[in-house]
Amino acid sequence: MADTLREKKNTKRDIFARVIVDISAEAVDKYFEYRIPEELRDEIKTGTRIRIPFGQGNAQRTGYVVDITDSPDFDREKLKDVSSVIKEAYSVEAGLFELAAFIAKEYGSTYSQALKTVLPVKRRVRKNRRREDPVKAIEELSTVERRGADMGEPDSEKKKISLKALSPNREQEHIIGDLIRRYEKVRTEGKAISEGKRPYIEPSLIHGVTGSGKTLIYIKLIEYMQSLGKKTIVLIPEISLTYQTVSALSSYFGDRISVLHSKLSEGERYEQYEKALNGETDVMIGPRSAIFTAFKDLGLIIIDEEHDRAYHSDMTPRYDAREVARYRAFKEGAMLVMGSATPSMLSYKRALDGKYVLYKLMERAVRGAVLPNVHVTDMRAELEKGNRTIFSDRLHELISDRLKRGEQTMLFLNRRGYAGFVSCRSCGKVIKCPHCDVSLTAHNNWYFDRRTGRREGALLSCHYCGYKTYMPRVCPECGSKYIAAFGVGTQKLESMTRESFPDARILRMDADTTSSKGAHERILSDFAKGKADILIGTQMIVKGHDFPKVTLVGIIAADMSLYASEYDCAERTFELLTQAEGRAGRGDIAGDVVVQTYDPSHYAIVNAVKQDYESFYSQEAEFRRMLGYPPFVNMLSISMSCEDEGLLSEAALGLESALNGAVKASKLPEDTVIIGPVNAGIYKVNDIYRKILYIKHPNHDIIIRIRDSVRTFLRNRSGSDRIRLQYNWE
DNA sequence: AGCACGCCGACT
DNA sequence: GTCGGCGTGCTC
Repeated sequence: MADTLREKKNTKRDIFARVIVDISAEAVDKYFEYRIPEELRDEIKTGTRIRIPFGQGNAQRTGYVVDITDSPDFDREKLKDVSSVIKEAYSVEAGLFELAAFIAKEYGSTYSQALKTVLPVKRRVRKNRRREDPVKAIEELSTVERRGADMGEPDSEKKKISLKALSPNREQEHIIGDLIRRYEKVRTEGKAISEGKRPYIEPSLIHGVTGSGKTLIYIKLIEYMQSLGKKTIVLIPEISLTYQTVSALSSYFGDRISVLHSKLSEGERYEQYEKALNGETDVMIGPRSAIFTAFKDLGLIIIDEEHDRAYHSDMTPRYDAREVARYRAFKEGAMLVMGSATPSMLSYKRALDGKYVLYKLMERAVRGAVLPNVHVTDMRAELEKGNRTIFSDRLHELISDRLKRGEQTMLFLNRRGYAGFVSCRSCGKVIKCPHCDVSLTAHNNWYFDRRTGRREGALLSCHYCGYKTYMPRVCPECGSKYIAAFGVGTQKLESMTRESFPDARILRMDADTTSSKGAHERILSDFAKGKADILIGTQMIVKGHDFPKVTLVGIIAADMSLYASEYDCAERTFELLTQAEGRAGRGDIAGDVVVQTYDPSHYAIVNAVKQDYESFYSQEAEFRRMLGYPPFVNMLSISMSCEDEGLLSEAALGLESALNGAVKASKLPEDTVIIGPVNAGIYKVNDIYRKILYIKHPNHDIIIRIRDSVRTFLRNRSGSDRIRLQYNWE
């Protein structure tokens, strides 16, 4: 009797953990309950990582404790015991679990996948490894710029002092003041309101031209947060490409700032997270994953270069760090400040709709900075007057001028390789990759042909799967020998530039010349040191580097990206051109920019040349509204991929008719629009085919509901398990 | 993701 | 008769 009583008492006092098992399968994407044994009670909290017996064989699995309860939903008798606690892992803030839940729901992943993206990978730093100061590492990364400093830039010590001494101008002062006022207001209101009701401060968007001094605003806001004992997360697109921002902030905040960058090992990365958790730093700066920093008292999130596509994750769950930031700022009552010279269509629309507070920063704050002169050259007209080279007369003339004056030039072309494609003049055949749905690119790599004993010129390569083959001597289709490479890539541009300017020293930077470790930094540093007169490159040269001696930027084919099939290609082109233009004229010498185009009247080009963001926005907005594209509709793409083309096609059509059938039968709202399936822009990559289906609906949550039912529609179809699904908000 | 159960075909 | 194929369903 006494025994039963004690047993009863014990059962009553038992506590239980709700656990997400670390398996990424939908079937187990829910919590499982386990009894927490007496001896583990003190160690297990929400966020603890534990080992649990799972399944028939009681295989030991890792799990995440998402909740602790004394009244389990499941039959108490059937509950197993937690085996052990994973000691090295720290317990995560509950806030991060909320973020994981948000990500799972918003981006259609399993809870376990979302947890994996949110939680830092735990790994001890190897003890014998020399512990590197992260700020120092960044400074090493930025030696490129530092070496550029030989040419008149202040050195780091002077820079520090000059930053300290820097005081905001009127525009900056106004924005800082207004942001702080709004934050204070919300805070005092929040204190007055009863608990549970969270104060809300609208996100802010600073539209500031390049060089208008957004960084100083960031610094002042971070300082303000420090004075309240609150923490800041600064998101930047890609650490190696924005070390201006990083080094400015690191030299200002010293050891109160943590930097996450690509050179850190997982252990070092973890160390930064730990420092944040323990309150040893006030600021965390890093790429999109830095949004998951476990600060306990977050006051501010800054997103620099807000328009940058790197904020979109390319792995499942395909989260958008800006949206995660918005959610986190909302949940934690933090201030969210985004800045860009070319805000994304989405953010600018939200600003115009009053969801974000818009600030404009139009003066150039950097002393001596002069706007570049932008020249547009119509390449059709050049051809008509008999100029068959790749350089317009104006660009040619300006390059010669810079060479004479010993100033530097950057030439930008958005296509690597030697030539765009290889085709037969006789039958028109274009040589394609056997594994991908793209034409092969000619590369001017010399190789020795054993069979003929000759040195040959070109290798053809696929930029998607890496497939390589020799340039055929005759057309594989018709046997004609009139087979040749067409179009211009950076390699060909380089050789053409050498021909036109035989005395110029030329560097080329693209995926081909930067594949080896450190090559990226080496090229930039050589250019900064003045070892070359002309830098030729793809996208990677336009982002964020300041070379004071560059006074000419040539955009060889401005409209190339306009021919892309994505609905947002005009936006991409506008961004790219605006950024490329920003590379000239940041020193005290007035720069020139030459934009070469076949379509000089296209609004993306016209407005990029005028540096007129508003005008571009309104024209692009009109186009998107008319055709029903984001941000004017909610659109989710469902990408389906499979090696078996027939199976994929069948499944895609099946899903489409199931969804449309459901709309007709009123199981889905009648204003749901299903588009497709269409072949993906590149239909086949690495022998895997990809088709896309689009769902449009005015209501975001309805799209999520539809997305969650996709698997139901796809089930009972033989082979449907071989179809990979991926969801993406457009 | 694993693992067991289970219901039809080929074989020592 | 039995071994084994992998479709279906469950795991606290």
